[in-house]
Amino acid sequence: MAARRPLYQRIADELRSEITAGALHPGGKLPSEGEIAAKWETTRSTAVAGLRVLVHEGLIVADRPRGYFVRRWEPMIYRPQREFRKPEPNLDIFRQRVAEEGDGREASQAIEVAIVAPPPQIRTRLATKDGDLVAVRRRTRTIGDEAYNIQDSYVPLSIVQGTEWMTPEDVARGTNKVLSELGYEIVQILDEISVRMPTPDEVDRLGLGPGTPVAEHLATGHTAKGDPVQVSRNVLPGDRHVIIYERTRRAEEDPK
Amino acid sequence: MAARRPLYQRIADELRSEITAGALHPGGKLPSEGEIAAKWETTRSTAVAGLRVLVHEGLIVADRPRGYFVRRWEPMIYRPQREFRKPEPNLDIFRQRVAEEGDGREASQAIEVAIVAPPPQIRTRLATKDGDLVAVRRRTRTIGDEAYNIQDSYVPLSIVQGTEWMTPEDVARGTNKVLSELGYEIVQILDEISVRMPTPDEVDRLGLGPGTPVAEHLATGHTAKGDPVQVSRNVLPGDRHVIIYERTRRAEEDPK
DNA sequence: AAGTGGTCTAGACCACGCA
DNA sequence: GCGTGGTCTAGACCACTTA
Repeated sequence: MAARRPLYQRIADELRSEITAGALHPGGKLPSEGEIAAKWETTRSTAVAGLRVLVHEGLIVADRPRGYFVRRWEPMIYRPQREFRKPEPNLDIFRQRVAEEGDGREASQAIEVAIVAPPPQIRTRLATKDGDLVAVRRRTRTIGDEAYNIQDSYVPLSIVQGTEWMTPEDVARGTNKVLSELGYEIVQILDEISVRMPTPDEVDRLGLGPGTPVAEHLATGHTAKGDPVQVSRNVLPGDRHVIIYERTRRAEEDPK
Repeated sequence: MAARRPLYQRIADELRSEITAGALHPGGKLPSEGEIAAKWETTRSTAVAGLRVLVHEGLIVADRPRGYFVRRWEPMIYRPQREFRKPEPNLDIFRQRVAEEGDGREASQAIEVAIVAPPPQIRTRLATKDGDLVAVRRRTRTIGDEAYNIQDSYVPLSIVQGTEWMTPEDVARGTNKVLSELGYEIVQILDEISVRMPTPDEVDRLGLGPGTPVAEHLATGHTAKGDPVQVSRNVLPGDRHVIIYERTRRAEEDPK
């Protein structure tokens, strides 16, 4: 029976249904821990346990010492395929905010360039030899005063050493153009998107609260010959991004 | 100082670094709550708090009453673009397991068909009129005895009422073929991928543990004229999927 | 039977932002 | 200064699985 369900979960259930039913709106304030404890005739610890469930579901945030509030999710559009740039009728469903452009608040990025031994994830994809070093261009993108995402691009050091690619500033014509000029034009890209909880380091750099998962987008760029040139590792907080692709259907296997 | 860091977080930090450094391997057993409490000269409650941090980071699982164990993540390939089906050299980096095919264990799916009022998310994308009903084909895909993902496809009732699309069984030639025969061939698809924590219902249906985020993939299919025909809502647990796209680069705006 | 994690109580002291 | 959430203690009883 439902009576067997632990008290803290029943507390979470009730608050959750108030949120999903719309009785509590995004931004709205929840009762305090003390009030909840009193209402359910239990201790604060148990009330805290119930609230913690919702925090980890990403439904509420604790804004100390003001209280708990229903969380807002306001994702912006993130498009790996930037060929399609003009507004698309299909996208009317979104507020047309684009993660790389912002929405009036000033967008900026901090750039940092380093030479490192590639992490295994990168090494495999660049197919570099054991011991080979790679150059990495680390960008943290910010809109207003909020960090939006992280993009770290890795290229074998042998390709870009001493070139403009390694300038820790904006490169007006784009870094891919630079690679192109160096004889490594990227013509095909493999995107891999996985979903996980952030590392403590990412929580720090992006200012993430609990209950905020991230997408990790690895884009591996290849030349016409099929050689990997660059791997970009993008970390996208779930509360701030929707990833968009458009594609045409050909000879697709259908769901049955 | 680090001494200002709460005890339970320092406990989590130490265990986490043992895991990420590889001293504790996937599948490995952690000390029990009691042992941790003793080692740090605190109570079990505080040890539990530390362990809970790692559980919600997706790093460990509690397997009662055996203990806590380092979690395994074994994602399979999920490809919205199924045109590219043959093995690709670029994908050598993965074990070649495909989410729709399984890896030797028997794959199956439970199908259920219903007529419902569309949820707002769906209604907007199908552009149906207020009050219009839609048909939904709900699939839960299973490999071995583990649920893998959920795919719910929505189509305006006016299009598929009384047709084979509504059969709650596999349709050998594919449901998109059926739509095609009805005069609604899907030629363009908009994919939207967002990342969030699962709802309690999804936790149930997919057997998810805490610390497991999901990707929600909405695929909206359009006819040549640009009218939306079908919306598929796929829910993909992060510990069991990597989403793959391949694309060619044309006139792309470059990162700077 | 023993040991594990799951839940719960009844307190306590603290840091912080706001009125 | 007050109320908030953040942390912590020192216990308790329970259900479950394995030996």
